[in-house]
Amino acid sequence: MDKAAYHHGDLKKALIDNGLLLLNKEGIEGFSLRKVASMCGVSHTAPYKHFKDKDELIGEIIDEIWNQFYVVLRKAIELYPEQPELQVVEMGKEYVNFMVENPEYLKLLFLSDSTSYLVRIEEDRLNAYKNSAFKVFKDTVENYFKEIKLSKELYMQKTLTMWSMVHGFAL
Amino acid sequence: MDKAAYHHGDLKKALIDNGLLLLNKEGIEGFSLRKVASMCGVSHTAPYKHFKDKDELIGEIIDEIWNQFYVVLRKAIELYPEQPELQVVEMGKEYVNFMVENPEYLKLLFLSDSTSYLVRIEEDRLNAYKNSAFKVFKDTVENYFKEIKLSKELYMQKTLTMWSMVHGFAL
DNA sequence: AACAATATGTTTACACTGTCAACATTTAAT
DNA sequence: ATTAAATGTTGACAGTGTAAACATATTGTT
Repeated sequence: MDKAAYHHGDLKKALIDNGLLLLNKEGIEGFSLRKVASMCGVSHTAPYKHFKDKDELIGEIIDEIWNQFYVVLRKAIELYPEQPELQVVEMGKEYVNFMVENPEYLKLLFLSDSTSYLVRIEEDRLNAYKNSAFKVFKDTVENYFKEIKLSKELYMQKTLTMWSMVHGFAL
Repeated sequence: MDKAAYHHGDLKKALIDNGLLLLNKEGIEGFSLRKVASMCGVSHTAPYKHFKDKDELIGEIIDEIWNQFYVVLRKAIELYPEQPELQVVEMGKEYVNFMVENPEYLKLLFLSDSTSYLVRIEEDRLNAYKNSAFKVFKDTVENYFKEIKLSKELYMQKTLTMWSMVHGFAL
């Protein structure tokens, strides 16, 4: 197979990378397929050989953002191994930080459900990302609760509460 | 003055009303000045006599939504006069309800800061709306805390926490 | 009542957008 | 080497926001 290196090199990847740049620079309001194509030095319809439509490209760009978000959360945890309390604090900080530094991302990530105009990312894939990010959060918080000996049946409830709280603050 | 009843009747109001309808029916992705103008039975540039651009119209539509949101919160409070605890619960329910029933609204209200592409509502006016909605929330929660004899210096902190939490849940 | 100023609405035009169809060319498969 | 598939280009179309020039209705002033 080896999808890379045809005419362009790897246009699909180039479109995602430049799309991310454009999204960062102009926000979604300034985002256009034609601009991204131009940034890649190809004609304005070239993207259609790699993406069904504009939404599909944006969907894959959002995948990329989810990955970066996940990495940030993991990094916070690995910074304080075996110290659940510090992990929780650090993760909250990084979470808010990530959202404050990338306000465009916030909009994309948390408004990208199936009814959103922003994207029609497949539900399964989206949920996988949400879950993996949420899981990092949940595991860490649960771990902390365990350390401070919180009753088990309150784990999930408190975890969800904290997630909502931190997210609310970030917003 | 009496801005009403020129050629059309009151085009400005008609644009806002029909704009709200269109927003509800097609979401912001389907929203266009030309459609709204057509719904009002006027030419596609007529709106420019009442609004500087598309964003300004959307801004005023958002004003309308903020009003409705405010009304919902007040209603919850007036349902249980002198019963702070029930007020808090009811308000939380109505808050989440409002957002769940009007997912389009959620996007519009809480992403409409000055950097958003959705709207460039004047900061002051926007803050006034946010504050009045938040104030209803805050007063009620504080009132509840007072009843349960929570120390005063924790009012603001806990109130903000609850706001974030409820909002996080709604999202 | 007559006229000027202003508010409101229309027509036309332009650049930009997403997307489709037809065509061209490069790479892979046989 | 020939065919099939993958990739890219050109050209077209309808829909968009918005500006300019024009037309008409309403209001204000004398």
